[in-house]
Parts: sequence; structure tokens; C-alpha cells
Amino acid sequence: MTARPGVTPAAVRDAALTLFAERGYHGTALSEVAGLLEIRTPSLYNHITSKQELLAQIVLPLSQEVLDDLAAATDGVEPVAERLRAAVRVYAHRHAVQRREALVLNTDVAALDEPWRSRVLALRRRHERAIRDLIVEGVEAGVFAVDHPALASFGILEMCVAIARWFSPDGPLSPAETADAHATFALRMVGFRQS
Amino acid sequence: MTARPGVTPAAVRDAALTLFAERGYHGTALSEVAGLLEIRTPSLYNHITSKQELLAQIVLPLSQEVLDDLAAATDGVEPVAERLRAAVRVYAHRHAVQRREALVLNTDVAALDEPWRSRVLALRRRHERAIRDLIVEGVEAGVFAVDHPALASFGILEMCVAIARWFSPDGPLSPAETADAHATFALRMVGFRQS
DNA sequence: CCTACCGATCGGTAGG
DNA sequence: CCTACCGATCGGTAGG
Repeated sequence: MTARPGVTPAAVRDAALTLFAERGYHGTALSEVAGLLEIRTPSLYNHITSKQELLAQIVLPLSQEVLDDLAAATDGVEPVAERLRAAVRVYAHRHAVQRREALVLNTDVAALDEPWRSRVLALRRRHERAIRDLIVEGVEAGVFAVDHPALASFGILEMCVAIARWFSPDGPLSPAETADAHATFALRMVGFRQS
Repeated sequence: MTARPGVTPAAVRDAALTLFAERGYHGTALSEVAGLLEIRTPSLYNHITSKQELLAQIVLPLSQEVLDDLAAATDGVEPVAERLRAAVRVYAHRHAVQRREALVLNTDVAALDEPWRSRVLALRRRHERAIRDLIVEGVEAGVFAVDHPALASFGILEMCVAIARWFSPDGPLSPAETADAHATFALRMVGFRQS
């Protein structure tokens, strides 16, 4: 009893997010999560069912949102170069804005138990595949020139993921400017030439 | 006594490298490292002094080698575009060839105690700075065109780091081909135009 | 190289 | 929300 008003499942996830992003899942003790919320460890279990499910609840919705983002940003956009630009922009932007989430998603998938891990990896593969298909489409249309579309999609996605590692809201660039710069990098990487 | 001939400090580091790369430092128990070598946990201490020092001995030499690689590959190379190409090629190549090492270096720096962590981060910053300086030099020489050299260097380096995550020696591309492809990506990203 | 064992800490439960 | 407590496991030491 005597539940604290500020302590909710969402608040627990937020505290865990901060610590997982800093030290990793295995490097974070639930006692530290509790400490951040100024409660005792067992009280966490009023809001979560296990440490694993806490990680899953952070990482799974996010994986789905990345795919939703992609569809929303690219649906109906033409030509294919603008579709790739939009796809990279929205992905890069998310990594500048949700840095903790992105770090946990990319560092701690390995710590996630089955069947969650397989779900996350499947969603990620679908995203990568969608980007690769855009590149292949551009090559076939004659507007891109890439020897290895898979390498290009890996490279593009990973440089976006990296944004979460170095971006600072106090830095000189806004998330939107950072996203635009990465979209430009992506179009250059795939050899885009105005037709 | 009764030391096993195959079990040496280097063999312990190699076993730890495999497990750290798969599950991370905090996700790996020394009992698992011992298990891989088919010895008991306390026997490890004939070859190591602590788990932390084991991580440090993996990660510190590697950080230094990355800088040595860079110097060896770029010294005296002209013009600046070829110097950047050589720098990216050697960095990418290492991430295809030493995947475990690269994964541990990039995932588990956070798990490294001071003063080692600061040493590793300082070496990494020097490497990034050297790449960035190459980009700036190319821009000033009029052969590159980039709005944000720092973003370009981050993007280039991180897409190389990512190679360690997806490269397979059984895949269609050799380390050298992969390295060449990434060098091409890098030159495209910085807007290289033949003069 | 081993067995035996240490204190500390982990995630989680009981019970209120 | 708490205190009290659980078994398991951690990194590491003693001593041979």
C-alpha cells in the first residue's frame, strides 16, 4: 500500500531506459532502477512482472514503431530517390530524438530472451529489407548506381543508429538538420544522380 | 599444478573474446570462459588477475592497433582522397577480419573500469579526429564537398564498425571487397569529385 | 590444475 | 508501498 503517485509502469520503464542505455541490461541491477525512483526493489514488482519483460516492453513497441514510421513517411512518395530520402530522414530523426531507446534496442537485443528476441530481429530485418528494396528499385530505374545494395543499406542504417551514440540536444545541429544531413549522405552513397 | 598445455593467457583471452562478443562483458560469467577451456573457474586465475583486466587486455591493445593501422596505411599517400580511401579501407578491413574484437571494443567500453575506459575513449577520439581532419583537408583543397565534416566522419566510421555485426566469412564478399566498397561509400559521402 | 569456500549481490517471493 | 528473506550465482581467495 501507500503507492507513490509518480511511480507508474511507464515511470519504471523510463527509469530502466535511462540505466539500460547507460550500462546495458546486464550491467543494470533492478535495485538501481528502484533507487532512481526512490523506492525499494520489491516495490518494482507492483509495476512489472520481471526484468526480462521490462526490457521486452521497451524494445518491442519501438521496433514496431520504426516500421510504422517508415510506412507513414514513404507511402505514395515519388520518385524513388525522394522515398529513400524520406525513409532515411525519419529513421535518423528517431535516433536523434529517442537516443536512449535506440541504444537499448541496438545494444541489448542480445540480452532479450526468446521469443522476444526473434520478434525484434524479424522486425529489424523487414526494415532493412525495405530500405534495400528502395535501393534496388533506384538502381533498376537508373537513378542509383551501387555495386552491393545490401552493403549500402547496412551502411546507411548503421550510420543512423550511430546518431544515438553521439548526438547531443545541446550540440550545434538540430535533430532535423542531422536527419537531413544523413539523408544526403545516403543519396550520395547510392550514387544518386539527378536525371 | 598439472597445467594443461593448451591453456595459456592468450587462450583465455581468446575464449573470453568469443563469449564477450556474443553476450557482452556483463552477460558473460567467468565460469563460462572456464567451461570453454574445459577447466574450473579458479584455474583461470593462473592466467589472469581479474575479469576487468581480462577485458582491458583485449580492448586496449586493439585500440592502439587501430591508430597504428591508420598511420601505416596513410603515411605519404597523396592526394587526400587516396589517403581517405586508404584510411577507410584499413579500418573496414579490420572490422571484417576481427569481428569479435571489434564487437567487444564497441559494445563493452562502457563496462570497462577507469582508467582504462578513458584511455580507450581517448584513442578512439584521436582516430575519429584524424579521419575528420582528412575530410576537412579535402574540403579545403576543393576535392570534397561536405556541410558537416564531423557528421561525415562519424557516419563513415560507424558504418565500418557495423561490418563486425553482419559480415560473414562464408558470405559472397571477401574482407577486401567489403573494405573497398566502404571506401567507395566514404568517398561518395564526402562528395568527392575527380578534379 | 583442483576442491572447498568466501562475502556480496542478483532477481524475485512472502506476507502484510 | 514496505521488511524480511529465498536460492542461485557472481568474482575471487585459500591452500595444496
